[in-house]
Amino acid sequence: MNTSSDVPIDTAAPVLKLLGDKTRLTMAGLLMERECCVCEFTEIFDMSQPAVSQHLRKLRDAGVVLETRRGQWVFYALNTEHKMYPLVKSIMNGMPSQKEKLDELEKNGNHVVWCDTKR
Amino acid sequence: MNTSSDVPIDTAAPVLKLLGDKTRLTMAGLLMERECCVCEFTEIFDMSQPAVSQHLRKLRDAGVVLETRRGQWVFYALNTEHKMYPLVKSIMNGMPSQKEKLDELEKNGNHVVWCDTKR
DNA sequence: TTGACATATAAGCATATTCTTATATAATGA
DNA sequence: TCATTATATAAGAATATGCTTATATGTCAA
Repeated sequence: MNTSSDVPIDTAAPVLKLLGDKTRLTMAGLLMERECCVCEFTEIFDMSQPAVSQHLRKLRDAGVVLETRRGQWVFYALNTEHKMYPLVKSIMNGMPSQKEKLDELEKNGNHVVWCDTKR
Repeated sequence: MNTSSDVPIDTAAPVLKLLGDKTRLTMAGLLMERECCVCEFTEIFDMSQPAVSQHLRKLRDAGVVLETRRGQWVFYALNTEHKMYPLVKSIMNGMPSQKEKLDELEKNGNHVVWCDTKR
């Protein structure tokens, strides 16, 4: 049976492929907790900064995440308006929480909080 | 929060990658309806028989599907006992039904039914 | 304006993926 | 046993992927 919330195979497959990479799947898990700064990703993942950037770009190009610049930092968040968000969410709901990784960062004082002092 | 049904990122990512291919995602959709004979897949997909066989092998190697030989035919079914089955099911539940493709085959008399006349 | 920091892009390389064609294996039935 | 049908495996080619290093761009603050 089809329902109005169904999404074509052709649309879903590329999203699944994106999440089929361990790094990007973990990124999605982190973004389920809260939006994250690129610098947090580069802390967490054992790879070069460009590699992190390229993974984020793929997620962004697919519309799965949204990018926001705040000062010299760029934050990424899950795009909850995206047509594939329900799929992403249902997948991530079965995954272990990545909160500990973020707690670890914050414990080490690496949590970027941006305050617009010019406002 | 983690729950006992959570599955590690390392385990889930390869399954998502498998389903991230349009052909294999459609195969999974077909198998959500019923078990299928290899010959049905070769009818449905516009690719060579070896290509179909190779996709099925990947799904089988990952444990996502089970293979059963019946006479000269080989049938594949979703492995409902596999630890990743809940994930697979939750993904497929959001996908459009592939039942029409199977109905089409059966209408054309291409549905293989195996009866063990030697029994 | 300049230096430092954060991030993105470019280019190149190694490996993975997904086809194809050719061939091997397995089961059936004359 | 032999031909036929169903499926799997092997080998090779084209393309995709994911990393690296080098460099460019954007922002801030002195």
